Amino acid sequence: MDRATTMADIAADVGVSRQLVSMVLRDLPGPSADTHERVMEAAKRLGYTPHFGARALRQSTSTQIGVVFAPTHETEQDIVESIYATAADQGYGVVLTATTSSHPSSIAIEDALGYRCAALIIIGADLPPSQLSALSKRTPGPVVNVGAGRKNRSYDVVRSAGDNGIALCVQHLIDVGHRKIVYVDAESMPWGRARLSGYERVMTANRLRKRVIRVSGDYTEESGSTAARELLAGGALPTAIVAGNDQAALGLMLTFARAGIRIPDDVSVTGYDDSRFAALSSVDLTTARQDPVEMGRLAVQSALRRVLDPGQSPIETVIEPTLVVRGSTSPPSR
Amino acid sequence: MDRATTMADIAADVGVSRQLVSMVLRDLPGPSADTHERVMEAAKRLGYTPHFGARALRQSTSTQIGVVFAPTHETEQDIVESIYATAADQGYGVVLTATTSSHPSSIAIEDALGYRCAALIIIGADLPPSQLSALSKRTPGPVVNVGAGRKNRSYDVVRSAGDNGIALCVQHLIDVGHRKIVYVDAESMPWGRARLSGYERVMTANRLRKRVIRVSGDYTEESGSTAARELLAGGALPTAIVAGNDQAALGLMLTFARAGIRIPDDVSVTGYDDSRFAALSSVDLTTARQDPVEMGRLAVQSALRRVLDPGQSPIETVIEPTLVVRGSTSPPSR
DNA sequence: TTGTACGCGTTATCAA
DNA sequence: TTGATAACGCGTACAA
Repeated sequence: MDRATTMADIAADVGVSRQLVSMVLRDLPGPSADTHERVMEAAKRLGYTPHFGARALRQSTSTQIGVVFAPTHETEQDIVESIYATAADQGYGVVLTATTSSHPSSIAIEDALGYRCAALIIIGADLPPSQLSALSKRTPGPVVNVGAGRKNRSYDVVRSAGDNGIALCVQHLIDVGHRKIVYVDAESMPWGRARLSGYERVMTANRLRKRVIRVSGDYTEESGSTAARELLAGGALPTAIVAGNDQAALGLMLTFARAGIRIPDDVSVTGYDDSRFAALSSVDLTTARQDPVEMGRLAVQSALRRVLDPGQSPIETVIEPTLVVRGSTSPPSR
Repeated sequence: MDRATTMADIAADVGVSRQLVSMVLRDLPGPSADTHERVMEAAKRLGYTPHFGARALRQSTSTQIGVVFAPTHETEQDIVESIYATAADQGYGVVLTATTSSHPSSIAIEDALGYRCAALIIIGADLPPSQLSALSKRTPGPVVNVGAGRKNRSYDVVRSAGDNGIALCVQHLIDVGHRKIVYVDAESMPWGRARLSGYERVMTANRLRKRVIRVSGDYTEESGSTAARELLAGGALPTAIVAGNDQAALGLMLTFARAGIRIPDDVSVTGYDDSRFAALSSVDLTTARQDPVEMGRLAVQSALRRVLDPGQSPIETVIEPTLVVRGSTSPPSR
């Protein structure tokens, strides 16, 4: 609650110069072993914490990676977790800024910029490409867009092939015998169009009738529940439902369960993400696996590639999702 | 991707001095209306973002509030959301640091300290009081512990009365006729003991036999599933189960559903938190409501109280949870 | 092996 | 109403 300890405090305590303390703390060659030890001891005893701001100011670049994410999206939590681990491996820290209902991504990004991070990773950005491009001109380091977007000259993109992932789900349902397959579309999500197109592609190729339920909002559990209620009110149910992500699929499943509709006996359901609870023995959701650990790792890797060599052009990294078949899908009973 | 815009850039563009630009941007009296407008226009055009680090350096205090939280805990997301809203109202920003499996809270806190925030809010801190006290001496501003802890001289505490919340759930179950009530204890959570004591208190007062299932780990859905499996393997089921939070309750419910056990017909279940999905029509969980919006608001309020008047002593704010009866509880059928 | 001097972007205190 | 100057904590030349 008083003033934080500075290097000068340590120097005064030990009886050496301030910059010598700096060298010791950064483990540079020079200081004697004895000095080293005394400085480290004093730093610990006095509770020294480096001042990120001062460091960034002096170096005109920090060893922090800024991350903008939406905590309510399950998958983004997992990606963030992986970003932490990967960044730490490379000697980088992470500073988080959240997108919430009262704090839109445009402001969250503005906040992140204030820390002058070495790089900026934006997960699930709902900004148009033009704004992201503009952004990448204002930040001192590279910008990485995780989740959606396409190859471009301003920022890196790391995403899974959403169309292929949904296509895997739809094809799996067709393979086990389904014909009436509904897609629950997340129109406001940046990855929405790609995933929808995967559904359309496979349905068209199989000459099946498409039926899409559009849900607005942030596409978490409640969106799935909304879609389920719409289906329940709409007469005959399809035999299978493809959701755009696991959270919506969970909302669907729970609402159906409540209405006495059994899964997969009465209707099969698939998701996208393979999030933590999809694997829970009790949810057991068939889904397209989009490895969040890998996405986090690739995001950091893309960022640091351009931090270390600013001349490099931005790249697009697409990971292919894989189908994870679990108990929420089975051949149709009707 | 080049250098970020500074006040000096704006000053050069407009043709005035840096410090005048500073005054305009902070809306201080002095600059003429004409200057004001030209500076603001240039700032916008050049994409100026204030450098938090430089600001904190100069002022020895920032207008940011540091928040340490665990993204995997549903409730903490909601508290963070409320912190954002409340902080913004008071003119403060938020900088987030996450606790993850690879990034323990001790390091997360260390990270947060590096930003020299005006205050530090720690949600669900798993640190002993002694360490939190030590921490509050190292940070320039107040420390607020949200979720657990007791009144002390070093840091503020904001929590709900966990014992009373669980007591409400247990009493409700007894009121509708249950006698065999099991508690699923989160022994490693900081709020664990308080909630457990609420169960013990009411069971003892009603001369009922206590049965506690202990679950370690971070007490999310999988903990509930684990407890459910233990119960299923252990012979006769109780007629009601009280979980320490909603996520564990959900895990329980899902695993039971999978095993063909109906809720509430075969067994009643209660949670704690009233998190987003508890209210989902399909989950419909009876739970103790711990208003996360209120907790976030109180956390920011406690913090700013001492930021604005450092002489104030830390306080403890306890909010009483309320019982929310939904469809997961009913009189026992056995 | 250690100390001196400067600058990063910003705010604050003066004087003009 | 505006402009010069110092200082915040730190890193990095360079000199001793």
